[in-house]
This record gives sequence, structure tokens and C-alpha cells, in this order.
Amino acid sequence: MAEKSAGSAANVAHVTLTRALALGSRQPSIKDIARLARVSHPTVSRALQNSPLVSAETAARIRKIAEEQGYRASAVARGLVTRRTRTVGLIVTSVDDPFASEVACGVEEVASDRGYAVLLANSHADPERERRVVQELAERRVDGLVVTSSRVGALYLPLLKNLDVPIVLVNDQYPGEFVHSVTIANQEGMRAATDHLIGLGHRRIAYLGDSNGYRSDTERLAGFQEALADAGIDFERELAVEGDGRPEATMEAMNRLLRLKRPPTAVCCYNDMTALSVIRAVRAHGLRVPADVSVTGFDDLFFAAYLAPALTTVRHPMRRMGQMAMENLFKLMSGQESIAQIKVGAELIVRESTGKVPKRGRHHGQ
Amino acid sequence: MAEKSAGSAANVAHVTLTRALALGSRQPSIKDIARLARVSHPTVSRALQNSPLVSAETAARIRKIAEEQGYRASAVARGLVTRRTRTVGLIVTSVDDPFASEVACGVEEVASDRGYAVLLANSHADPERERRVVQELAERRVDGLVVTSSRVGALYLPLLKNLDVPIVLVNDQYPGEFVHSVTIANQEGMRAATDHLIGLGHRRIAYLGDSNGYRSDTERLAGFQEALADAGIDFERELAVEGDGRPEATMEAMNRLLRLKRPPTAVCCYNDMTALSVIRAVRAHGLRVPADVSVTGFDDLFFAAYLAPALTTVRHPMRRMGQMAMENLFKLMSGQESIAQIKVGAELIVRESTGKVPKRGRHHGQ
DNA sequence: TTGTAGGCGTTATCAT
DNA sequence: ATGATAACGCCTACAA
Repeated sequence: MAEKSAGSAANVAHVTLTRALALGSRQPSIKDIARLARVSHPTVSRALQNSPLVSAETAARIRKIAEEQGYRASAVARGLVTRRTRTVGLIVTSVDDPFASEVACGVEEVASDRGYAVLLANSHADPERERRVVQELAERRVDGLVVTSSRVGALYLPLLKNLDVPIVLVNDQYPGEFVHSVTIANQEGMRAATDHLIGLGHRRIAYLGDSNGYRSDTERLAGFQEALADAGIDFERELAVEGDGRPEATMEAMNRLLRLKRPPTAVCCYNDMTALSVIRAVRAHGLRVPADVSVTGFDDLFFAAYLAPALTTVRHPMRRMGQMAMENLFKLMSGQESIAQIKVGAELIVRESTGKVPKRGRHHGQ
Repeated sequence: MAEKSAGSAANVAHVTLTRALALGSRQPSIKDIARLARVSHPTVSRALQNSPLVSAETAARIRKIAEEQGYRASAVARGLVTRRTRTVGLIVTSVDDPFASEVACGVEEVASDRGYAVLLANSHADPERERRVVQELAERRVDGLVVTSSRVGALYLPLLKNLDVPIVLVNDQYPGEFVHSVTIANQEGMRAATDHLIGLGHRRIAYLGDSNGYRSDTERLAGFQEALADAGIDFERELAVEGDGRPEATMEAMNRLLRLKRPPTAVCCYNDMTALSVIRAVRAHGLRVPADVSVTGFDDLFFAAYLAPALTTVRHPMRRMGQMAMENLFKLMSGQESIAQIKVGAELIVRESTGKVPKRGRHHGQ
């Protein structure tokens, strides 16, 4: 009756032996277990699901045999009959993007807590590819879908019924609005950053954005302009420049700003990655941050606090957004009441990359 | 945090209409398509797989109808009969770990290139949890498994037959050796870093490692000691300290080093994340990097080049490791000849965080 | 409490 | 070139 407790190598020999008794090489099926336990397979199914419809003794015996055989019910067979795979798809621009991976962490966390698995796919910020990936995940019959930084966004609306898969967007980048999404207070966040710079005496403040037409960029720029307007500062077009996501392009954009007749004394960057390159370009010009140029980021990625100078930036709860998206997706999947739009706050974190405006333009021979 | 309510949903009329012709609400099955095309369902199957066994006209007709109905063959039904899910499991310590996410990128890349999906799961570096996750993925009948920074490692060996799932480890952390793995030249890499410091005149060099018993830490420490020995420098136990992965613990360990009667003039860190905290601790003591203390990292995470001073570190091809692991897994899955052990090189990248040894101990009143 | 029968949506194996 | 039929491994009736 009392078997040796698992874990020892000797015990493994035993398992292999009984396995050999049962069948050839393939994994045991529910019928194999049923045969060994001298019951019907539905009884095995019930026993393994702790159904009250099976007597304690037989249930115990069945479980023991299943254990010995290393039996694990096939999720694919179960999925076929239950029509639910307990799997969600997660589409990110790229897993190695710090923002995406934080969100992914949040999603995985609450999904796995509830016994759901996560199918991961990269869109590489390519709408074409994003669509294809959605189709592939639909083919795998995921129960739901989380898409971060989607560039398809509202264009999913026509497909939604056809697909029969609930979708929640995180940080939707499409101009139009999607049904279910978790978004960032982009405008408010960038406004706070700009206000901070204005408060430090800056008047010539640049915005270094992104040329890919992301909604977050549009909204952040709007917050920037709003702050200027409210402070009575004219928005000068030459101070709004764009990179394209590549460090080189960002540095080049920053170089253009620094070559201006009247260069800015501060730069609001679209995000932290942009700020990284901006700081680099500033230094390459022999200038200092923040003594000559103040710089702000957006996102508060984990390394922001470790930079020298530590980056003043706008924080939003990336991981929490992933959690919320997944929690909301669960509601959608179970047909419960769900929240359509969730907007998370963005908080200014003042560190060392911003400082008082220099007394006078000390660089470029001014 | 604020919550707004719903967005609009228009523009689905057409799709809904054509769907309505076919059936109720559930997705169309192969039989639905067969009925509409007035053929048997195996013919539909053949047509959609571009089998030469079906005439061009009927194939075209079937494809057209399938397209119209938005039909996508269920991967779960297919998986049941073919016994292959075209899905691999990927277990990482945590997706938001920069090393893990780079590897994940490589894995996803080659998997998706070959039409495989990736099931992602976090182990949180917990052997218990890692085991559980493997079982769950096995239940989902993944065709193969990639595990990064596994703490179970060779302990998988007994399960391997039972599981019937090929496994490739990346950066295996278990002391014993597993069958298939992609490993880093940890010892050689750390040796190069240490040699570099010795070449700069440093003699009191510390190693700041990790207390979790990772194999990579053991190997890196060995490389460190080897370099010292070959240079005729005694290894002093007080200069080998450990953190536990948390920034606070790392800073505390570094503080202990700095409070030593004869503090080190250089520190070799277990990895870049450790170096981040070390630099912070150095600064908190009012000292400079590298003028007072030189610091080296390991990994060359993307931000290393952006730090000020830019981090001298040891680079290894993280993404490439993910690719290689997945490529090797494909060989394993198809029963081809596979390489058991793959070891990738580690390359010293000299940047700005290391410099000549200070003329004399200038700090701590020395 | 347990067993029998049927079906989930495919592909595979036979026929025709 | 196409169709009928049987798996695949499980769950859910319904019957005993």
C-alpha cells in the first residue's frame, strides 16, 4: 500500500517498469488508465476531476495508478470537446522591448494564476504581421487575446464577430478607439513633465517625438503643447522634431536641435529610450545634462533611476496594465460585465536630468 | 486612474450578413464548408492543404467559400489526430528580465519562422515552480521545450522518457550537466574581464557574486580566480562577497567592501544588473567610477552602452543563444542528429567604467 | 456509483 | 479525383 515517496532514482525504475507493462512508447491515454484500474474511462475522468460522483476508494486507486503511469490528461483533446483551450494569446511588438516585457509579465502573472497558458507572439509593430499573428492565434483557438501597442486597433472591429475571440488592447496606437483597452494618461503625463521644465525657468523647450504615427506620440505632443500654451509660450515648429525609433535617427534629430541658432535648453522626449539617445547626442556635443540641457523621458523603465544623471521621467504602471488587461479579458471571456476603457495615470518622477535653465546660452558661442 | 465607458461599434454589417447564411454563432467547421461546397469534408481538408489529389477547379471553389466564411481549420482538432501541436514551450525566469527576454526573442523568431507557436511561462527561478510549469506544458502537448536559466537542469533526466518531450536548456544553472544545452563561456569571459583590470594595474580586485548557487556564478568566480592566480595575485576571501539578486542586497555587499580597511580598487560583478547597483553604492560613498573604483559587468544588456560611464562588460550573444536553442530543438523534434552541448563565446567590451588603478588609496583617509 | 454511447473537428485509410 | 469511415483522447449525456 504505502509506496516510497517520489524523487529517488530508484523510484523512477519502478515507473519505467510499469509503463512498459501498459503500452509501447506513446503517452498513456485515459483508456490505458481505465484498463489498469479496471473501470471505464469516464470514471477515470471523474476521479481526476475530483468529481463527487465517484467513490473515495476507487478515486484514490485511480489517482494512484494515473500518478504511477505519469498520466496527464491531454489538454488538446479536452479543448476539442469543451471548446475552451484555457489559453490566451499575447501579442507584443517585441518581447525584448522593456515596456512590452513588463506588460507581458503582468499578463502572464494573472493568467497563470487562473490556470491559463499564454501564447506569445511578436508583431514587430507591423500591422500586416499583427493581423497575420491574430489569425494564427485564432486558429489555435485561444480563448482571448491581449495586444500591446497595437497598430491595428479599431480596424479589429469588423473582424471581431468573425473571430469570435475577445480582445483587449494595451496602449492602443491606432487613432480610432477600440472597444476594450487599457490606455495611459499620455497627455496629462507629458503635460506634467513640461510644466516641471517651465517651472525651472525653461522657455525654449523642444519635443523629440516619433515619426511612426503612434497615438501615444500624438497625445504626448498634445500635452506638451497644452503646457506651453497655458504658460503663454509660443510653440515653435522648429523645436518639434522626430526620430523613427532607431537610436541613430534620434541622435540625428537631437543634433539638428543643437545646431539651431537658438537651441533649446530642455528637451521632452517621447520615451525613455529616446531620452537615452538624446543624452548621448548632448554629450557628443560636449554639453552636459542638466547643466546645459535638461532632458525628460517617459515610461520610467527600470534603468532610468540608474543612469547618471538619473532620468527625470513620467512613470506609468506597466505591469499593472498587463494585469488589468488580463483581468478584464477574463471578465469578457466569462461573459461578465467588463470595463470598456481603462485609463491609468502617469506620474512625474523628478530626478537629476532636469535642472534650472542656464543663466544664458553658454554654448555655441552665444 | 479613471474609467470611461464604451466606444462605438459600427461597420460590421457585411461580415455578419455572410456569416449568418452559414450557421448560428459558432465558428464554421470543415463540415460546414463541405456542405456549402457540395463536397465531402476530406476534400475540403485536401483542398486547403494544397493537396494534388483534388482538381484545380474544386480546390479553388472550396478555398473561395472557406475564405468567405472566414474558415480557419482548428489547430486543436488537427493536433489531436496528428499528435503534433506545432507549439513549443518556453520557460524563462521572468519575461521582464533583460537576459530572458533577449533569449525569448531569439526563440520566438525561429519558432514562428517555421510556423510554430510559443507558449510562454515564468519559473521565477523557483525549481518547484519550474517543475510544475513543465508538467502543465506537457499537458498541453507541446512538441518541445526550451528552458532558460533552469535550476532543475540534470534533474530533468529521469523525467525525460516519461515526459516524451525534448528539452533544450539555455544557460543551465544546475551543477550537473544536462543532455542538450546552450551555455556561455562564463569562466573565459570573466577571466578576460579580470585580466583587463590586472592590465590596468589593479591588484586589489573584488568579485561581487550571487548567493543563489547559480552555475554561472560559480564559473565566473572560477575565471576570476584563475586570472588572479596566473598573475600571481593572492585571492583574498574578504574580497569575494555576494548579493542575492536584490539591488539592496547588492548595494549592501558593496558597502561592506568599501568599508574594508583596504578597499578594492576594482570590482568584477556577476552581471550588469549587479554592476548597476555597485556603481550606485560607489557613488553613495562619494567616490567616482572609474577614477576611484573600476567596475565590470557581464551580459552587455542593451543599456550598458548608455550608462555614464558606459559599462565595461562581457558580451555574449543572448538572442543568438535563443535561436540556436530553438534550431537545435527542431532537430531533436524531427529526430535528426542534434548537437548535445553548444557553448557560445563571451567577449570583453571595454568602455568607460574601468580605468587605471588610482596612484594611491585616496579615499577613506588612506 | 458506475458504464455505454456519442461527438468535438480534424486527418488518415481505405474504397470507389 | 472524390467519398465513406475510422480514429485521435477526452467530456457529457443518459442509462443501468
